[in-house]
Amino acid sequence: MTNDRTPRRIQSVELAFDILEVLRDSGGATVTEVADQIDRSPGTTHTYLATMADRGYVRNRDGEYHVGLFAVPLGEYVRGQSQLYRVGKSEVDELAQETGEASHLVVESHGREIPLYERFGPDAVGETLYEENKGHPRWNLHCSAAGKAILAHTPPERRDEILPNYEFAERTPQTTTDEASLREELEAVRRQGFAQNDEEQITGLRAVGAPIRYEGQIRGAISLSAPTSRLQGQQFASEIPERVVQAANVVEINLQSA
Amino acid sequence: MTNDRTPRRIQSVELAFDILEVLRDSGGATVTEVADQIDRSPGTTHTYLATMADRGYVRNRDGEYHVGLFAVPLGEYVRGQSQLYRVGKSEVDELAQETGEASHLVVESHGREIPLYERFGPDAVGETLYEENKGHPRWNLHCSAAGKAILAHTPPERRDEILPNYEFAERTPQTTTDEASLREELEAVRRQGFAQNDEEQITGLRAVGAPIRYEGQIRGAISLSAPTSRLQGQQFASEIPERVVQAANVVEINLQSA
DNA sequence: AAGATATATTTGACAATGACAAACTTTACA
DNA sequence: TGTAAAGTTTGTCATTGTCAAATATATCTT
Repeated sequence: MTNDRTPRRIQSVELAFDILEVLRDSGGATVTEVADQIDRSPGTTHTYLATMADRGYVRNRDGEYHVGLFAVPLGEYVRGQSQLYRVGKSEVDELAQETGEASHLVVESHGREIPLYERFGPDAVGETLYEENKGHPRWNLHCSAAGKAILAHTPPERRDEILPNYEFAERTPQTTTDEASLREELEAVRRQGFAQNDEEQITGLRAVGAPIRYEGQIRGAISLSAPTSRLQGQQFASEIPERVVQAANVVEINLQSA
Repeated sequence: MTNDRTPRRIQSVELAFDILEVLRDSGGATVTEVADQIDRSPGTTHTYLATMADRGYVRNRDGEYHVGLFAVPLGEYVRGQSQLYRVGKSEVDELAQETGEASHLVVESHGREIPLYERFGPDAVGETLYEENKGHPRWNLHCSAAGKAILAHTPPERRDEILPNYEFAERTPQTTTDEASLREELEAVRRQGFAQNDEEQITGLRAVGAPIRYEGQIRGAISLSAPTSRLQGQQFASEIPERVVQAANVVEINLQSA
């Protein structure tokens, strides 16, 4: 045995998820393309793909393999199990309706940002922008308003585990690209009670996020994003933040009565 | 080697998905409970659970293992990839808004019913009823309006593959529980152009479903469900069916221009 | 609070099984 | 129609998933 990690893991299962993530991140790939990515022979790769295709978690659409439809109800099930989703959904809907913009409910898992629910109001832009990145849980928390709101209220020990592993990819010229300045920003987020995202993820898009806390723990964040042209001055500095914080507070109260 | 099936499959990966489905169907389980279900030792089971937990596809919440949050964006990604979802979503929304009831967009995979999108109108009931079954792709197609609409327009050879494997579980006293009568019903569905579900899945709930076809192939179905008390007489016999068929036709047209 | 019991987790050791290479098949292209 | 490329299957061997048992942790009992 070469790679005897401890605690032990099932390597084939890790490989299976590697493959699913390759299929997701590439938007579909051929056997050889996947084989290249995961560094296995085409024969082996084929056996994995066939196994998951049998189960409906992978699908072969004229020669290209994709993540299969069985992933949809599985994800939907997990979302439905989430208390935060159940009590937070209506606030996101309301925020989107009221402002006409896009609102998100976000949680953190394994140091990544998981969008639990999103609603696009009548004037919302960027639906397609989100679409293309959707399902990409490799998203870091440092370049979104909701992510920063979560990170700011994450216990220091855990934050120290998460941040050093970050890539700090420069998604736009405004993205914070070093740990030190992010930590300063997070300090400001804690003082203010909300986080801002000023075109740090997508140029032309600003956002405001507020933390959702319950029993002393950070549980997620709610955010509102809009084009920079519609989110300026006092709007961006205080009016919308106040509204988003209020929405987050309602969710916190809902959590208590649930 | 004992079980040398051909074509070959990765048994550990099959087991991993067995475990995920046990976690889903049980709504969370302990190591020993899972071990019992999958017929492995607790030690082995634990290694699988730990492997998937590392990856975020399984989660340990105070001693009970659950499907993990990474399933959410994965499912969301697959849904977003679906052409049918992208062009069908707005019709489902409209139908739900207009009638006040619940509307669904459904596809078939591996002989199971996959709910791609659902929208509950202001008067809709049964949200929780659906909730508890959500994410359960073991659903058969024989006891829902959308499922019957799909099955009716599935090529005969494929239908002959699917139906013999059915359990025909009697979910309510009205469920069709034998293949012969289902085949007759499907014949009627083809004549009428739409399918009905008269309390066959949930007592007190009726539904109407219409097939979505494109390039001679069945692609899915759209359905509307409402309490029996609000779906009676001409409403159930023709008015709502006409409306649902019209919605399905719009989706068919959208598919062409997409 | 301590002992007892059940459950979860880790580890040594071996047989099962996943991996490769190569054969074979199918598909794409010239 | 021939050739190349990609997909799929299979024989074989070394890797690794599996069990049993040991250890650790949690839960229950008196």
